[in-house]
Amino acid sequence: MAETEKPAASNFIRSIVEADLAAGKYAGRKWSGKPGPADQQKVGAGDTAAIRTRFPPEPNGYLHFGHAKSICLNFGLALDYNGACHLRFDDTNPEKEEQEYVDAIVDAVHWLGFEWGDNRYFASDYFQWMYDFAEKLIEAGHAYVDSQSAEEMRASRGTLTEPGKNSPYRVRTPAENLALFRSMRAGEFADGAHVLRAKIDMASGNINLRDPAIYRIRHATHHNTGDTWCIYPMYTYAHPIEDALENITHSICTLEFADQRPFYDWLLQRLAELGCVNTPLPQQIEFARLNLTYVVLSKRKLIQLVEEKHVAGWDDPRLPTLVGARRRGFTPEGFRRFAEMIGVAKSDSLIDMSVLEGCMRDHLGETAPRRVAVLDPLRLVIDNYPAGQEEWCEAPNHPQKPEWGKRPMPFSGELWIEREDFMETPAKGYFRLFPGNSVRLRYGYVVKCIGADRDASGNVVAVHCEYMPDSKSGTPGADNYKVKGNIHWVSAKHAYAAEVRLYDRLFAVATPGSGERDFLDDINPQSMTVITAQLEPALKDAKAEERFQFERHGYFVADRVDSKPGAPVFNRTVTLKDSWAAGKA
RNA sequence: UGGGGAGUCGCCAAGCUGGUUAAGGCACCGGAUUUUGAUUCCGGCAUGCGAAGGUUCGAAUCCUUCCUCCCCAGCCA
Repeated sequence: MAETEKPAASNFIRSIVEADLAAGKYAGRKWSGKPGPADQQKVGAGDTAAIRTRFPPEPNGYLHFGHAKSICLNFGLALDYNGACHLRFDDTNPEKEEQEYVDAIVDAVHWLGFEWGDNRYFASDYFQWMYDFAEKLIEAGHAYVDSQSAEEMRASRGTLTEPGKNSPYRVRTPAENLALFRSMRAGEFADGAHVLRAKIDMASGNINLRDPAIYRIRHATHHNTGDTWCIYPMYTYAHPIEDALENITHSICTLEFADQRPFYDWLLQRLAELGCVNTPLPQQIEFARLNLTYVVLSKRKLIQLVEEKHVAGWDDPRLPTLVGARRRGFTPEGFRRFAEMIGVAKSDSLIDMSVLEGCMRDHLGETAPRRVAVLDPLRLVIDNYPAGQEEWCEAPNHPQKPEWGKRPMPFSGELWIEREDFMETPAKGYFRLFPGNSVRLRYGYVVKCIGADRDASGNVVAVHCEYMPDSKSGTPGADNYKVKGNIHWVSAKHAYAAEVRLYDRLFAVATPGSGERDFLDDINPQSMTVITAQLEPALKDAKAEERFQFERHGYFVADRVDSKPGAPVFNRTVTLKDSWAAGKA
């Protein structure tokens, strides 16, 4: 459908990809069908993927909204340019990574709607190649074993404005280095005794080029490789190699890695010279990470919120994790819309949470069936309705989609209406129920308010109305009644009383923890309100994770954890836009 | 004070090999439709591109100087 296809938003990464494609930069490169070094790739067939990108999470935490941007970017590029996107677990640090997280990451990326086919990889599967390459680097004089302590290394690294000093061990011969490195690998040393360093330039203005450490000794059990290794490669060294082994063309990461790029290129060029990796080499491209108001997106802070029990767990609907969003009722389509809307660039930006919420509203508005729910019930009595009488009203499932049909709703002389739909003394511009005013009970009758009952302390406990028997929606002449107000209701006798969680933003301020404040002090004490609402009976059969619009309120989802068959509980995903409330504020 | 990145409408963001009335989206403000104060629909919304100079017939785009913000000194990623 070329005519309905919107041109993809332009951004600098797409420009690079398009230029590379036009120049044939990656044309003709070989691919054996799986990751591997140069000798394996060069006997493979031509790579059928025009480009290869990758999403490379470290399995040490749950994915959050920031990852969603990266996932949409990387998988989206592969989809749009006839390429492939790999899901790769960057598990080079055995002390932090766990299987629990890899499972959760797989689920989250799938949930967002992306597929990687056979391209699911682990950095740890490449440990042997990385080791072999390290020996090659040592033999070529590009790396050496340093036996300084961590403190000594830090002291000799220099500062931002002063150059570093060469390590006394920098002059070791390739043969000495190789022997030491093999002893490291053989487990002959304690953690921290030695480290393998790239030999570049201790005086570089870029601190990442001052002989970065590329291998450290860690006697630790790895979630994937167990105890087969006691030395592990650093991200700096491992990541470029992972990209090269996987034939990645565009290695997209966030801005803070830009300083790392010279090393990325240096390493891969050395390795290409030594015949280790396939060419052409991948290129690293950086973009600005997502910043969102009213949430925190740092792993450290998210862990703290969970561990200190400020939220109920990683899937708490208030958390900006993908599992949390799913429970909250956010949709994958909404996230993809959001990613498209905010674009990709290199300037730091701060996106307002309302933009994400708006994307969810848009998608839910199109796809969620309508239902009726009274969240703050007030009894309404129709004085002139025949005692004991019941009847059915018909309500459309979607106002713009008649093909979705209608559902019956029971009507009777005693209803629940929303407390805020009645005012004894109406505010200016208020056109709902107040003494003497008429409104339409949505999909039912027009009623006129004739008074209200109060309890001993003066609270309104019931509203009294008279109904117009010839005003029923859908019957001839119903439209003769012109009323401005239109309120929702549920028959008291037939209603399903359910637990509903009204979620609001987790933080009360736009940028939690800014300045000198502790971000925990900015937590919104009203981020969750649990109520018992009166729902139309049809809602009793809602399945876990079914989403609805509760008319005039917002979008709600049957909680996927706490709902029981025949007894769903609902989470509020996001409210409807409310220009009346907004005007009053 | 070293190295890297960025500053275009309230929020994002095109444009940046000089020549257009400075795209588009979101938000916002009007107005129309509406049995959701929702949706939808129409219309409005930067004499201005961090600042100041300069080059040019012509500059957001080129040059100079300056200002502001972000990242880097883990044997984390």
